[in-house]
Amino acid sequence: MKQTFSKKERLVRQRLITGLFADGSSFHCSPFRITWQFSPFPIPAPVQILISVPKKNFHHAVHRNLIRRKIREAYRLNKQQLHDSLLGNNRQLLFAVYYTSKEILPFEIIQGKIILLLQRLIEENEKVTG
RNA sequence: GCAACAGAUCGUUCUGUCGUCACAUUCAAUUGUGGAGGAAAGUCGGGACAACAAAGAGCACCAUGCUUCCUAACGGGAAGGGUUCUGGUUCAUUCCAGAAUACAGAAAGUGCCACAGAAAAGAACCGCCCUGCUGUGAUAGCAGGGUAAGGGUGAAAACGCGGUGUAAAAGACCACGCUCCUGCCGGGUGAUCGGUGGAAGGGGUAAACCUCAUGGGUUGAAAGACCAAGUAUACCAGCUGUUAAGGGUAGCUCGUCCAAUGCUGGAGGGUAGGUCGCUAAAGUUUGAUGGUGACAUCAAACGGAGAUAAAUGACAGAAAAUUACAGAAUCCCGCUUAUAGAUCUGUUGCUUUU
RNA sequence: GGCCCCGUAGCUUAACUGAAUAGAGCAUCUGACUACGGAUCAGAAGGUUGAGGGUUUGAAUCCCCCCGGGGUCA
Repeated sequence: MKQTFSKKERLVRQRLITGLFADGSSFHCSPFRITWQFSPFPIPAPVQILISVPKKNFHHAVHRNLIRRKIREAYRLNKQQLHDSLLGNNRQLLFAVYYTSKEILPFEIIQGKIILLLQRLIEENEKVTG
């Protein structure tokens, strides 16, 4: 079981990002808003993820860094099932995680919510397949 | 000893698992080493560095404003002087200590000074005094003049206090004192201090306009250099054409540069990408020397963040312990602001002992 | 990374060339009118002028420094 989070798994290309926010579908999962899309172009990893914490809610860079690191850590530890599901259908996914809460939540809660939303993405994948 | 306040210094460490950025290593997997701060923050000053087919001169504009020094430079810092305030002390702003200080010029000029008050800056409303006229037993009334001694005001009232003087008064004059301009002597590099003489009498406000002195070219790493891909038409050179308007040069004037359009040739903008700029620095620590000090010089040692949607995290354990303010983006020097806890220093209060 | 602007009653704003009770409209409350409500009329309350310091006799206004909000530059 791989728990790495290298640069290949991060959403970096500006063309893909603008395409994602223009055409992707989205849902809300308590402190997060998710925008996702099956990749129209081949990418080097099964999933590419973009994490965003708005400056409007957190003025200090330290707090933004802290939240982003917690989200990234939670995703890194729990991503394997989503990867397996996508590899099974030979499909690639782009998604953006947008933190909407105005408070800094502890790691356990963030991890629970991340697991929930990954389950939902797996369901979406299975639905399209089925 | 405890508590509160203020200032200064330090401002978590180690182990394991998983992961991350850079570099080295390897064909690769891997492995190894290193990886945020005292403020990285605010962007308030000052530089380094870079560009600008010249960035020049005058005015305007902006900033600064006791002196000497430090520094690459500064609106920063050090030492000193003046002024003000506080505390103690003394016959006495006398002396000492601490704190604050945008601290050049108000005798170059202009403006403003609400309410109150006669009057807020070329003061006669009341009062006081003199003269003339009218009138009375007397007080008085009117007209002309002198006068800042007195008048409930106000933040501030025309140098203070005492005397001389006068019809009544007045720095009108005198002694003492204050302030200001200035000559001389002495101390100090100087601000300025002490002494002595001359001339003068002044309301406040320059963080109102202003005057004087000094400084300032403009724009900022989104600066800028290079590489590959690549095409509208900016740009350059030559020729043709126009002849004085116009445009650039931060605002105005001078000065200076450019020159419609067309043709020929060269060649490039936007966009997305890569390399450099990019970290060795006016560097840090220790010691010696010089200096009251900021700091400077010399010697030795150290000198391992460098990303580009952007790296330090998560979990568990241990150290008494759950932990402050807070995250590099070209780099420095300051200033300002935020800071749990620990240590030190000072002030105040309480308690105990002598 | 750089630059610029703005904070006044619950809301929208005056007063920004210093002058003492910071003015107005909407909203709120009380009373009148009405059988009741609305509209209308009369009255009242509501401001540490974002915070702190300074200049001045006097600061919303001038100066310094923080806090908050907004805009702009590829």
